[in-house]
Amino acid sequence: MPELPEVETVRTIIEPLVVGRSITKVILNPAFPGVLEGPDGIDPALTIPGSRIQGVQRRGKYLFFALDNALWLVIHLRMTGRLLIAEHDAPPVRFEHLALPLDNDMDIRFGDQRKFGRVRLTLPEEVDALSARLGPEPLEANFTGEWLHHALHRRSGKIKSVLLDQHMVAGLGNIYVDEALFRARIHPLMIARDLTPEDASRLVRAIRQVLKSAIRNQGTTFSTFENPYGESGSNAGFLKVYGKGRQHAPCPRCGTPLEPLVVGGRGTTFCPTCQQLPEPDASKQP
DNA sequence: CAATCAACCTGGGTGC
DNA sequence: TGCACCCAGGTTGATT
Repeated sequence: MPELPEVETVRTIIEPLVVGRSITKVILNPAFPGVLEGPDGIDPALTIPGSRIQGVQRRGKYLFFALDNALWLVIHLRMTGRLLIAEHDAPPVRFEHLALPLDNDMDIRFGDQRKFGRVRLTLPEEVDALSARLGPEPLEANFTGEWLHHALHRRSGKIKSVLLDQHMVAGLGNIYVDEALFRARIHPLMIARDLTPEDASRLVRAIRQVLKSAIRNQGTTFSTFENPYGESGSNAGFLKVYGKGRQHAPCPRCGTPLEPLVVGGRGTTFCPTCQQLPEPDASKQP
């Protein structure tokens, strides 16, 4: 479940190891066909070799490798994808789909136990279109309480579902939405447009704090996340509510047993004391 | 346009 | 101990 902090952890580690290096080969594992995609008429396996990596950027949960042939390698880890660095002669990583040997002694390896992850050679205009479809970066300055309050104005869905929508905000997934709503004391079922400006402002601060601290801890390893060296992140031990609803663990703030809930088909945990739905406003009834 | 939901996958957990 | 079943969730696409 790599979300923004996990993808940023991968980016931070991998960028200095690959920038300036050329990709010499594309090695596909025939057991996992279809992981590598490209634009119509361009075979990525033929086009990638010889290209030099100029930089590695992150947008939401996507990684963008800028190549010197003006194309981009766009990688999404989805649920269980892993991007690892290994020496040329190191054995394949678990569920290895793709190896990209560099012009030193290292390879970039992509593995994914569940075949959801994707590596796509992408035209610049496709990258622009993809980025334009995503909401703002929650750690950048334009993501403010005022902006969020306005953006939620036309949304009649549940706040948790709206925050998971990458068109609204880029990079949040199930873990950090639950954590941020808990921190901001907002019920996951609250209707998005009913959030007050103060709610939106608290929520923005909570999202930022939750993401920043997860990045500091190199991400959350709940089941499969590993950084490019194959190491787990340490943020799982700092989660306040995610995954704790089913066993009714005590709320770390007030001690009330946490409650599990399904919202938009996603497992959800909240504190029934700290995160309450607002009273229905009688003045708005006909 | 927005909301909802099935589909894609498979390791790991649960219950019998 | 074995086995059938169910669950986890990021994104896409169909449907309402």
